[in-house]
Amino acid sequence: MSWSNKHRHRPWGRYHHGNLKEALIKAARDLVAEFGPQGFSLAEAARRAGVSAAAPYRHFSDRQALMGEIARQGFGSLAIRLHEAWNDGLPDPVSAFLRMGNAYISFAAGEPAAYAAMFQSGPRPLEPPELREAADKAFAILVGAAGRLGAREPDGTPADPRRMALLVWALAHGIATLCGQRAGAGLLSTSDAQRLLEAGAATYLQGLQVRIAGPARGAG
Amino acid sequence: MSWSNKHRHRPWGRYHHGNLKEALIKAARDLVAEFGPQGFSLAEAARRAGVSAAAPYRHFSDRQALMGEIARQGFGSLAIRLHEAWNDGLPDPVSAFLRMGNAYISFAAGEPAAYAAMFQSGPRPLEPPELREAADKAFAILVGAAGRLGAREPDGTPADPRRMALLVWALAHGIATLCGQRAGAGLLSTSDAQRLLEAGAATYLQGLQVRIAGPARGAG
DNA sequence: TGTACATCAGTGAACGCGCGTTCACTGATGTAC
DNA sequence: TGTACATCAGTGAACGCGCGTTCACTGATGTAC
Repeated sequence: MSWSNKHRHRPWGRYHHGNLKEALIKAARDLVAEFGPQGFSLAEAARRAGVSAAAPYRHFSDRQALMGEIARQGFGSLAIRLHEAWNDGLPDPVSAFLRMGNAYISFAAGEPAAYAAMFQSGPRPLEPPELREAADKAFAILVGAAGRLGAREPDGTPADPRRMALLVWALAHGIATLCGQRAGAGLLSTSDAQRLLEAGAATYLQGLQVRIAGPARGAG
Repeated sequence: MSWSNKHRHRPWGRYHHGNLKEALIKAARDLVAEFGPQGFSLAEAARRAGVSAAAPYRHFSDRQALMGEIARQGFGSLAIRLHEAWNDGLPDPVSAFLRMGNAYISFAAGEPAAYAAMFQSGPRPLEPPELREAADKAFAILVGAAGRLGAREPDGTPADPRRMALLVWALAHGIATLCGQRAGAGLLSTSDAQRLLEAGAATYLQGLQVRIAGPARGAG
């Protein structure tokens, strides 16, 4: 052991935590997942990280900043998941698009704290520009995908990808929140929610004259 | 004046408030509308009702109970609004159905506190049975309406009204929350949100082989 | 390799705050006689 | 109509609590020489 035993009760047994910022974020995420967005406190997060109540202020200007960071990371990892699910629209844009829906639901269910931080429009929603930017980036992935579906209005003109993306995002968000992003507390299981979203999105696309192949057909 | 001047500083100038329960509910609603669900406190609500901090306990067992009552009333008035908007499916079921969407959005925008209380799945979501009952009642109106649209799956079988209602509710909820139920804070105006929902719902119904008449056609 | 020192990430005690809730109480109301 | 009394809806003081945040501090780290 290269450090004094006197401090063994602290994580890693060191005076300097070494990774406190991430540890605090993780603790805060756990708290929100356990007790909901209002159940989170800086003090308790510090306690869980094995650190004094004042320590967090070395890494975050205040309580808001921590929540903001969780949300920012959340949008980032949501964007990654959507991007991966989209997978360049393979094997075909429609099934890839629907796959993004599944990814969205599983993100909401699997990262309830990040999800809550992202969307609990508290005092100031998406205030820091980086937050807005991260959200826009995730949204842009959806828009790009929507643009490749060949969707058309009843009059034959191409459908607006931004509108499609917004609508599908809203539907996914509605299902995720209505059906409970908190594990177990929801009315529907994660896979039920995924099926519901997939069926709804498929039906929506059918309304935009998009041909749906595979098992999703006829389930909306 | 039939009461002593000594108490004129209190509402109605009476020792007995006379309508404290409703006054507290109103104060709480105002607080939530102003500061969000977490910005509400029993103490402040009492203060606004011009009453001591202990007074609320004559009418509510605890803080939760007040929030629950707001939510219950919220579901009740949402049900009324949906029922009125549906108006027995006149002049035709489809336009009546879309009218319910408008009613939903305007409820969410106009009663942000009730809406937040209804859906902020806090510690215990819809725990008291009366809450659940009120919510189910509102939902049943949607289901009944959905059943009268003549919607069909691609294979020709009738679409499940419960699923349709759930999907449309989720879409409405998603738009309402994503676009910000808090007045002015949202990304979209109330009427923008209404248009978005109307277009989305219409397209969804088109995907279920429902014929859309009127201006809603071709806007999804 | 050893030492001096600047920098940094922690400590722990303290602050003021508002909250939810309880308690014994008291002022007003309305009913019985 | 007048009086006694039960009931009820308030009061206000007090409690313990945990929180966010600040402050002067100190232990560890790493760099310059």
